[in-house]
Amino acid sequence: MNERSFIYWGMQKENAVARKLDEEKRSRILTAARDAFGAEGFQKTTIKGIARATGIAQGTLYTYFRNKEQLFDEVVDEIWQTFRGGLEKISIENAAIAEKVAKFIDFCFDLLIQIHPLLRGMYTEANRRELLDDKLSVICRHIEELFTRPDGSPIVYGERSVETRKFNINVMVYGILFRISLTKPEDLSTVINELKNALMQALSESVLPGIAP
Amino acid sequence: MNERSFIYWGMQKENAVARKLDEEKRSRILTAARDAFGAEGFQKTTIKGIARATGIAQGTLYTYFRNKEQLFDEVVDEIWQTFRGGLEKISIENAAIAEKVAKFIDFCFDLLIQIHPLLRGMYTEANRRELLDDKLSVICRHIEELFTRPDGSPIVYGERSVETRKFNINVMVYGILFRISLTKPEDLSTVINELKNALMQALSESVLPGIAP
Amino acid sequence: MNERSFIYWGMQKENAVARKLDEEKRSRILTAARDAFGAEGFQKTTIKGIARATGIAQGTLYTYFRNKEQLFDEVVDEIWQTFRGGLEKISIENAAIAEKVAKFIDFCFDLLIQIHPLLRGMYTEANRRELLDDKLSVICRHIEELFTRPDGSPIVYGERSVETRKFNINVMVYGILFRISLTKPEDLSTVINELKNALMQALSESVLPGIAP
Amino acid sequence: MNERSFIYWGMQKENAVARKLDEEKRSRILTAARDAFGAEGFQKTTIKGIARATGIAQGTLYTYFRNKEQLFDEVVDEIWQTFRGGLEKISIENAAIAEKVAKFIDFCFDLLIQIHPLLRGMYTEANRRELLDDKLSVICRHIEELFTRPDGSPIVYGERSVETRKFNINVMVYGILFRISLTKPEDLSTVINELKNALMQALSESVLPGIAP
DNA sequence: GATGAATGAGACTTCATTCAT
DNA sequence: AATGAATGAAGTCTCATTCAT
Repeated sequence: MNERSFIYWGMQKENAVARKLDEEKRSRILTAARDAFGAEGFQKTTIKGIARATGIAQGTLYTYFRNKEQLFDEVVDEIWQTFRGGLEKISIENAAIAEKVAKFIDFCFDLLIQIHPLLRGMYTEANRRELLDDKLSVICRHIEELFTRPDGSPIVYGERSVETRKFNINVMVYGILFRISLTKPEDLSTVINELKNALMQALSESVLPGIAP
Repeated sequence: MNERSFIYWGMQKENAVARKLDEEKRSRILTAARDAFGAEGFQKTTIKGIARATGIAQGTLYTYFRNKEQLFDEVVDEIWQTFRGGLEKISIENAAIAEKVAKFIDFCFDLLIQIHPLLRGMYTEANRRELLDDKLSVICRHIEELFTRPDGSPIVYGERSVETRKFNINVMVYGILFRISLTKPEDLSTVINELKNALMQALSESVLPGIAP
Repeated sequence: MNERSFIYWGMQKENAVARKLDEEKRSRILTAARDAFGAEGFQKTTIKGIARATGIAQGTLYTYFRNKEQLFDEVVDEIWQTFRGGLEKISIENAAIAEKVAKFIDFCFDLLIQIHPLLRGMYTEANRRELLDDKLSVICRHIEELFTRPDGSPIVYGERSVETRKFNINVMVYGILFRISLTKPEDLSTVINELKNALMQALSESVLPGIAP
Repeated sequence: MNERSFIYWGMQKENAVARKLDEEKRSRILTAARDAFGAEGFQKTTIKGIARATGIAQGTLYTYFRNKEQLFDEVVDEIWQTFRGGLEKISIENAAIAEKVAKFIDFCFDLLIQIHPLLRGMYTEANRRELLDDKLSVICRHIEELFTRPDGSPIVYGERSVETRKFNINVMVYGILFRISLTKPEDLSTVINELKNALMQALSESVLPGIAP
């Protein structure tokens, strides 16, 4: 008795025999959607195109997602969950600030490679733009926390004002993302590496001397 | 005399100013297009909408622009010319670096208020994205020049490496633009002011002490 | 023993009552279909909706009915059989004309409450419209018979011509049905009562003085 | 100078030169729509079908009508206006009741020949059903007025109660319409004639002896 | 040159029916 | 026999572009 038959057996109580909603298919749709939305934006992306890329019928898409909008939102949400999860894990670690920041940067840039096309997709529609802005604010706040002691004092030395510190973080996050989202696919890994190195270097030259490798 | 000839005759009276009328109409279209593309992005903007906003017939639009894409490109180009013009003027001025930077920032933020919606429009389409990236690179290079002496040495003190300096400028430009392009119209002037102040403060706290008012 | 054989084995226990279960399921589908077709008409009614209302899977529906059209026809037929049965019973009763007519009216209006929504469903489709017309003709003929002696002479006094009598019955039947089929669900019982009372009164004022309560 | 050129000339003030919305085309669409809605009901009727029947492109239909619903409503409205107009004219005539009723009947049956298919169309959708019911109520009230003196007393003798009189009119109107709406096109003129004669006869046998020819 | 009605391709979505399980 | 996911044809509507006037 293999795993599949076990699944069917486990379901028999409620559902005698039938084909089940295929989690793998759902996932395939999400991936295709992520690519498509990223490549063309929300408007230009067609359901037909996603369906073709996934290898399923157009109609089937609507078994898994209510409509194009929901599909988009799910794509965004999936990524966001991933991000939040990783962030959480790093945050609660008990390590030196330099190490945590380094890990955080690693994690973010790795994720960026996966999601980068979607940034564009989120950008296209007014209502989704707000969504994106919200998420980015959350990220910025997380980073601020990373650099702040429980008592509110900044962890890293540096005589800059709170406003300037916030501004720097903000501009950094938005700037890197924008830069990446504008990058052509073929240049992506180069640009991401350059940015990452430059960021590390910049940090080590100013607030976090210990971070450079 | 049939009705056609009557019409033609009626136009001959205005022939003298025809060229001028045309330019004015072209300009009106460009303005309406800039607003529309900015407000809704390239896809969602309709030719019909632009025509209505301009008070010109749909068909007439095609007398002045080959198609929707070209109209968009012209809109971008017009803004770019304005920007380049202003930049040039500031560059060749013979003034202290702090003053020039302050002027430059003023000029840019003023322009941003006008063009900000268009950033989104440029972002939407893959081919226009590259356009945007190109322009932004040019801007960054200009700023770098602003901070560099003819002999290549940096004007402002600061022990940071060249790479870090470039990176900082890059991130600053992209970050501010992205931040603004994500801002809702009703928050725009507030956000722009905040960003501008924060930028001045940050500069005065690091490389350009004299810039703060 | 694979999963299929398990299932088959599981069903053998119920084999004895299988036929009965089937009939009951069929009947449940018919009821749900009657409601649905009535509420929304043939086109707007969906197989999925009927299935959901019945608690039976969509696919199963096709075990009992060839397709949507046949399902509709069966619904109509079921009602028609009920109607014919009741009519028959009243016809062969040996009672005064006034009493029989009163009973007939009671029976019809009671039935109308159940089936009224379906009238619309029958109306929607060209091919079913003829069906409806046929049935209504039959009803009219039955009523004519109710008022006619075996020798062909009219039971109730009244000097009207045969044509006028037929016309009156026709118009009465079609008129009442149309009126009811146009009534909103929430007004239904009120309207049905009003119509019934008015009909009784009208009859008692003209051809059947004895019928009024 | 023919009529067309006059029209163009008359328009020149506002609209230089251009194709105008074609009233004749609009009318053709309405006619095709009336037939289609009547033949198949609202749901089954397709925009594509109407377009094809009219010989124009599908998209053009949307230049003249906002959507399918509005097209339907306009069809109904056009007929209703015709009806109201004719009714009004007969109402204000100063003639004997028998003559007016005869005229009214002539007018209605003539109109029915034109509109009969639409009755079905109105019937299909819940929201349009109410529309239909409303209009029919109005018609009934008009007929009641036709048979009533300004002081409220009934014009025609007949000892029936007010309720019965109202009921009779109601049933008559609804009944005749329903009967006709169920009639196949090929039988239409026969059935309409039969109904008209039967109605005249019935009236002459009861309340309006003078009406029969 | 100007106009805007006409066009038709194509987008999203629904749904009766099929069929693997 | 039962299930419900899968299918794809078809429906409504939008919109960039054309072209008769």
